[in-house]
Amino acid sequence: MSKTSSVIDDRKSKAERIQSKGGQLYPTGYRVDNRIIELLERFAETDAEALEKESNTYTIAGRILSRRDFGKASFIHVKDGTGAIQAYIRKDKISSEKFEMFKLLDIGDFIGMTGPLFRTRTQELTLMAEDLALLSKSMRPLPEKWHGLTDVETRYRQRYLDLIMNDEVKRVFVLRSRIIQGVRTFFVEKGFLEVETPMMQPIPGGATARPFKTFHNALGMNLYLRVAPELYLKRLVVGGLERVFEINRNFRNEGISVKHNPEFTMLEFYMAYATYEDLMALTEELFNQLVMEVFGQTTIEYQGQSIDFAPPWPRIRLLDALREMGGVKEEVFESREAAAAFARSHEIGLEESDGKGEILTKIFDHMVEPQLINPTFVTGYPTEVSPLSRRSEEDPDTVDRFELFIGGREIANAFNELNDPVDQRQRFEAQVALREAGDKEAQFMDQDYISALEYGMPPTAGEGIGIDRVVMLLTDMPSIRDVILFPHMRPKGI
RNA sequence: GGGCCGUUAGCUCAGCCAGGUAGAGCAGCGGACUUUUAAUCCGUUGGCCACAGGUUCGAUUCCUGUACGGCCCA
Repeated sequence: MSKTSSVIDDRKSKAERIQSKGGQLYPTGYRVDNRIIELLERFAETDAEALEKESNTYTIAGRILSRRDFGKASFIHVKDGTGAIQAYIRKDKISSEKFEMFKLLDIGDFIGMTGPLFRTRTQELTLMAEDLALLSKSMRPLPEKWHGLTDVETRYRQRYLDLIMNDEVKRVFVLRSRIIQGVRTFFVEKGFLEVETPMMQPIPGGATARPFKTFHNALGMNLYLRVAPELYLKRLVVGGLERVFEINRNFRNEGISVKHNPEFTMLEFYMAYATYEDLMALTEELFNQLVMEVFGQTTIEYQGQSIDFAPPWPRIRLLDALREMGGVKEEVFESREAAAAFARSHEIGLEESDGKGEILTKIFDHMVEPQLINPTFVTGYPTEVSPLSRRSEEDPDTVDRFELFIGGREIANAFNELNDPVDQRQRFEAQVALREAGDKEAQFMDQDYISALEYGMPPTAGEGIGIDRVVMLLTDMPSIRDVILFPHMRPKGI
């Protein structure tokens, strides 16, 4: 922003002129009797003649969005939190003092107005101002009315401008709020208790991810921003809270992309005595309820692709998906080396510490995940990549787990919780070994958590759902930054 | 981390490919106009062309680097 913008200077001088006439730029409160949407709806069907017979006056407040001046009259559009309405200011309908003040107002100013409603020649419902007050002066020009604000960088950095100028943006965030409310209601009605667990953790656990680190001065200790609430929620299950859920932020110290923001909102829930198969049914029910509520039908459109949420959703085992959808030949499964060679031939990045299961999962992410448009449960994950999941009864090298994919993206992850403290300790030890081998995402040993398990945790299934990605799907937004009000950006002087 | 693209007036964009130190629309300012709605008409202000170097007589334009952003890949 330049140091001397003449537009800002113009506004300053107008503000001074208003003050010199005794006007206040930032008065306190205002009694708003009518919200704009209410007037638009109430009088939608009322014709010009009927409005004329009506003697009521209405009081609205909002921001001036546009103005069309004549010598002794002016049309403006005023927008409040609910909608926009036209107002007509005529010199002969208002005190000359107020009319002079009005001439000093700018697009962007907040005003309050009182007067009767009428219809213009083009039948637009319009408020005839009989009284008018400046409620707050705007000192900076808003973006242009016709093209609006399109520069994505400015939209994210100055989200308030985006919200003023782009009604679609507001729709997205209203919908986001409704979706989260819908999720909350769904779980409360199923007897789940909403809880809040630490965001700052001495040992960051519950997910394979790099944490942010911070320091507590008074305690003189390192703390980590959580990468998942999982281990705390399961402690609550140990404590007898058999159905719990939390909707809150997780923090992962990783790259930023259309699918990743360093802080993102996660739903996690745990259900004692349930299995991951029960959670599949619950997940189908949850999504159908959300989609029906938002769209009134089970089919939605996402970025030009049609997605059908009608249950039941297909289930496929990871290796079968690799065979059938990824075109992976049988010999690739036979050894770590074969899997690694296949991965490298497809330019899939591997770490030294990656085992066969990890490599196969990466091949899946690369070759199969983008194909899973309709909701699909993938099961049969390797134990190696699932350090908190219970082993499968049939095959101890895999776990009772599913991931849910929709629109070519991972949306949810669920499994039967590992409640055997001996097995859990061994899994943590394997993670620690990976960490020592250089895997910065590997998990830490959490002795306190093992102690909790040693007291006994009922058989339990748990699931995490990435709320931002769900909102992306249901609002048809291509980037996670479009569903987070203030996405993370590198600082830049404004 | 790598590749490609972008950054010009408050906003939306031209100009750059053959180098001669900037244009439009909207917004603003002044004037006309009491039913307009991208109001209209007349006049007009506004730019360290992201930043720093290089090449050149001369750089918004060509080259290099940096910053920020977007898309793709890791």
